[in-house]
Amino acid sequence: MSKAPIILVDGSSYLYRAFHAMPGLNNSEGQPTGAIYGVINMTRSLLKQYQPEYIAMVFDAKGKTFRDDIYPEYKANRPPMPDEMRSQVPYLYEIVEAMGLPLLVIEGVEADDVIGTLAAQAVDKSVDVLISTGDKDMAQLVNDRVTLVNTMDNRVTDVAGVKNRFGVEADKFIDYLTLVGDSADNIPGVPKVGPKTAAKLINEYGDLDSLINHADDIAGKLGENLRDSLDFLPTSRDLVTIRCQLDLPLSLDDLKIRQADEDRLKELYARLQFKTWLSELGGIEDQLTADAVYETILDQPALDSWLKKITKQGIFAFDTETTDLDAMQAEIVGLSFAVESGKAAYLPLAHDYPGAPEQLDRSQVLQQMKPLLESEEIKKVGQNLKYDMKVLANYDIALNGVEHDTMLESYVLDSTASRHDMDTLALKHQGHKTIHFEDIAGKGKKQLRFNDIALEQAAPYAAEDADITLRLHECLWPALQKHEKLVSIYSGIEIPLLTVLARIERNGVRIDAEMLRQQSTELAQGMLDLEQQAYAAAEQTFNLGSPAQLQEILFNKLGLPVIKKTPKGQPSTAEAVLQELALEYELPRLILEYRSMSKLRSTYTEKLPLMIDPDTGRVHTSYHQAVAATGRLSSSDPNLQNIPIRKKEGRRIRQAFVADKGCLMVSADYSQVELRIMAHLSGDEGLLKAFSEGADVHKATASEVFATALDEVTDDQRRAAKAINFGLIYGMSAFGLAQQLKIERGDAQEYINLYFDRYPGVKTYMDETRKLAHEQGYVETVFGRRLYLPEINSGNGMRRQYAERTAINAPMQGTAADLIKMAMLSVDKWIETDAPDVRMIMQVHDELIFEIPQDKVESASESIRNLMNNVAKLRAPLLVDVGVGKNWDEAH
DNA sequence: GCCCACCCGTAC
DNA sequence: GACGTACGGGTGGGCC
Repeated sequence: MSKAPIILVDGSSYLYRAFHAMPGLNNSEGQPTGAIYGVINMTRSLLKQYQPEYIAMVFDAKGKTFRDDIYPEYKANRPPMPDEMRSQVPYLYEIVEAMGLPLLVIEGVEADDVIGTLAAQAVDKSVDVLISTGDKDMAQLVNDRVTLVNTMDNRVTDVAGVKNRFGVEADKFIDYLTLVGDSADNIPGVPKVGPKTAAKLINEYGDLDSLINHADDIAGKLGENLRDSLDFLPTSRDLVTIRCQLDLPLSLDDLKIRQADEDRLKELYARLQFKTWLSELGGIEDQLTADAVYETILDQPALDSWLKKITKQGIFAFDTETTDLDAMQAEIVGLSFAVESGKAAYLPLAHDYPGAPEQLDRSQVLQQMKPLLESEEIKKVGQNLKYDMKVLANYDIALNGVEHDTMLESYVLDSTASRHDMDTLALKHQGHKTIHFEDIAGKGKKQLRFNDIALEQAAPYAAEDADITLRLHECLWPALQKHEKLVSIYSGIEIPLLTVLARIERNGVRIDAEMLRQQSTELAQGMLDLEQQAYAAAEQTFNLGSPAQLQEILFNKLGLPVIKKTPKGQPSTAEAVLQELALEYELPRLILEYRSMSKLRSTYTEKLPLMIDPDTGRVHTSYHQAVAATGRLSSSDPNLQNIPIRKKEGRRIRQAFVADKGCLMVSADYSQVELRIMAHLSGDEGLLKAFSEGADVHKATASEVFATALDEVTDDQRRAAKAINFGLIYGMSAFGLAQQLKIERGDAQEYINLYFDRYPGVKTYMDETRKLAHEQGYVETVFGRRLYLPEINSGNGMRRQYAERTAINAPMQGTAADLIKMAMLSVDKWIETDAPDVRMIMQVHDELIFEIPQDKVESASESIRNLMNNVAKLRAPLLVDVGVGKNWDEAH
C-alpha cells in the first residue's frame, strides 16, 4: 500500500455546507453548533480513513483578497456570513488546534490559493496530495499526484474523474471554467455557454487560446456571444485561476500532525455538548447515563411521593408504555415521569410475564392520577403527546395542560429534518444513544409486547424516555424562543392542534364495507377480462402488474416507440406514456384500464374494510404533524388524503364513506386557496382584482393571457390557463408546461411570458422569493413558519433548481397549511362550546369534513363557513365551498 | 421471511 | 433533467 498522502482540507467549503446541512443543532445555552459539528465530523472521518501524517485545515480569512482588486464585483452577490455561522468559527478553530491539526487562515488570498500552492510544493517533492473539498473549481489542481475527495459523499475525482465529470482534460479545466463562469462568485463567462457547450468548444479547439483565435469562425448566436466576451475573458481566466506559486511563510513540515491536547478538547466538547466525542476521550462514560437516577415505583408511598413532586413542580415530562402502536387498540402497561434532568421514574402497572413482581393496580392508579392528568395548571411535556392523549382517552382520561411536545419543537425548528422521533433527537441534540424499543422487545414476528418485557429492562427504557424528553425540551425550547414567529406557530398552532387531531382520529369515519366488497368483486371480474385480452394482444401470458415485464413486451417484443425513460434509464411505462401509445396500440390501452382497476382494488376497496376498528365500527386514520416539510399534515393507516375523486370509477369509493344514521356528511373546502395566497403574497393587482370580483380565476387568467374577452374564452384556453396557474405554484418550467399541455416548448414559454406581462406582481414576487431564499437559506409562510433549503446554493445545478422550486412552492403550500390548521382550532373550539354534536372527522389539506345531525346541518354549515372564512384576513378574500350529502361523494 | 429500492398512481 | 407535498401497492433482488 502506498504511503498516505498529504491532505489539504478546504475548510471554508465544508463550513458553509455543514452550516446549511445542520441548522437545528445547538447547545443548551443556545450557541449554534451544527457547522462545527459538521466540519469536525468530516475531518474525523478523513483522519480515520486515510491516517495521514500531514494535513492542513485551510480557511478563508476575513477581508478583501487580490481578486477584489482585479475585479471589484468579485463575489458581490454573496451575502455576508450569517451571525449564527460567524459565532461558530472561533470554536471550530480552537478544536482544530486542539486536535493538533495545522490551521491555516491567511489574509489577502483565498483558501483555494493556499491549497493550490501547498499542492504544488508537494508535487515538487514527489509527494501525493489529497484535497478534501466540496468545490468543483478545485478540479483545476488535479494531476497525476493530486486527487480531490468530497468528504460529504466520499466521491473521489482524479484525472480520469475530471474528464468524466466535466468532459474536459484536467489541464484544460481553467479554460473550461473561464467559459462557463461562476455565478456563485459573480464571475461572468460567455453568455449561454454552460458545462456542455464549454466542454465541446474546448475539445474542438484544443484550448481557450486557440478558441479565442478562432472566435470569428464560430457561427450564430454562440459566436456572437463569444466575440462579445473576448474583452473580459482574460480577466475571468485570471479570477478563476487558483494561485499555485504564493510565497507562503511555511513549508510542508509545518503540516505535520501534532499530539492532540485532550484536556482542551474535552473542555470544548463538553462546552458544546458533543457528548459522543467527549465520551471517547479518556474513557468518560456517557455522562447522561452515568448521572441518571431512575426509580421503579412499585408501592403506594413511592407513587405518592412522586405525585407530590410533580404537583409541586407544576410541570413534568411523561410517557405511556402500552401494548400496541395503534393508540385505539393500546392498553396501558406503565407510565413514566421526569421532573428534572436525570431524575425519572417508571410506574409499571400491567406487566404480566411469568414471575413479574406485584404492581400497583392500573385502574386505581389511573383513578388517582386522573385529576393531575386532566389539570390545566399542571403542565405536561411529552414526545408525540397525541399518542399518549389517545391512549389515555381509552381510559376516559382527557389529557389537559399540554404545554410542550418535543417532536413538534423539533419540527417547527426545522421541518426538513428527516425524522423527529426521540431516538433521533437524543442522538442529534444530546449525543446520547437511547435504548431503542427493538433492543428490549426484539423485532419481527418474535417481537414482545411491552407487558411481556421484564421490569429490569422495561424500567430503564421507560424512565429514560421521560428523562430524555425533558432534556430535549430544555434544549429545544430555548432555541425556539429565539424566534418569535416560530414560537407563535408552535404554541399558537401546533401544540393546540395536537388535541384537535387526537379528537378527529378518535372520531373516525364510518365506512360501508359491504359496498366496498361489492366494488372489489366487480373490479376483480373486470381485471380478469382485461388480463385475457392483454395476453391475446401480447401473444403470451405475463404479470400485468410488473412494469419490468411490461416494458420487455412493449418495447422489445412488440417494438413500440420509447417515449420516456425512468430515472434509472429504463423505458417508462408510466400513465402519460401509455396514454400516448394507446392512441395507436391495443395493449397499452388494456394496461391502462387494468392498472386503474388494480389500483382501486388493491389500495382502496380491498384495504379499507380491513382497517375498520372492531370496537367502533369506524376507520381511524393517523394524522402526522411532523412529517411534511411545508407544514401540511399527512395521513396514514389508512391514508385518507388520497381517496380518488377525479374519475367516476374512483369516486364510487367516496360513496362508501358514509354518515351515521340521522347524520349527514358536510364538506367545507377553501376554494383556490393557494392561488389566493399567491395573490396575497405578490400583491399583484390584476390577480387580487380577479379574486375580489369573485371571478372564475382560471377564466380570468385565460382572458388576460390570450387577450380574449371573458365571455369568449374557450374551454381549451381556460384549461391552459389553469395549467399555468398550477404550474406557477409548483415552480414549473416551460418544459413542464409544454409537456402538460402537449404543446411546443416555445409556445409554453410564450404563455408564461404573457402571463408575467399581465401579472407583473407575480413575476416580481417569484424573483424576490428566489433571491431571499438564496440569501437567508430559508423561506417563510405568511405566518412565519420556516422551511430551510440547504441546497439552495448547491454547486449541483439540479439540486439547486429543485431547492428553488421548493422555495417558490413552500410559502404558498405552507400558508395554506397554516390557514386550515387555524381553521381547525377555531372550529374545534366552536364545537366544544356551541355545537357538541358536530363531529369533525377528516382533513384533506384544504378541506374539512364533518358528520352532523340532520336537523343541525344547515346552521352548523353556515357557522363553519364563517369560522373558516374569518380565520385570517388576506389581501385576497378567502372563499369556502360547503357541500352536504349522505356520503362523501355527495358532499363534495 | 424480511427489507429495501424502484416504479407507478392516488390526493391536494 | 424538466411540477411542489405526501402514502402506499406490487415487483423483484439481496440477504439470512
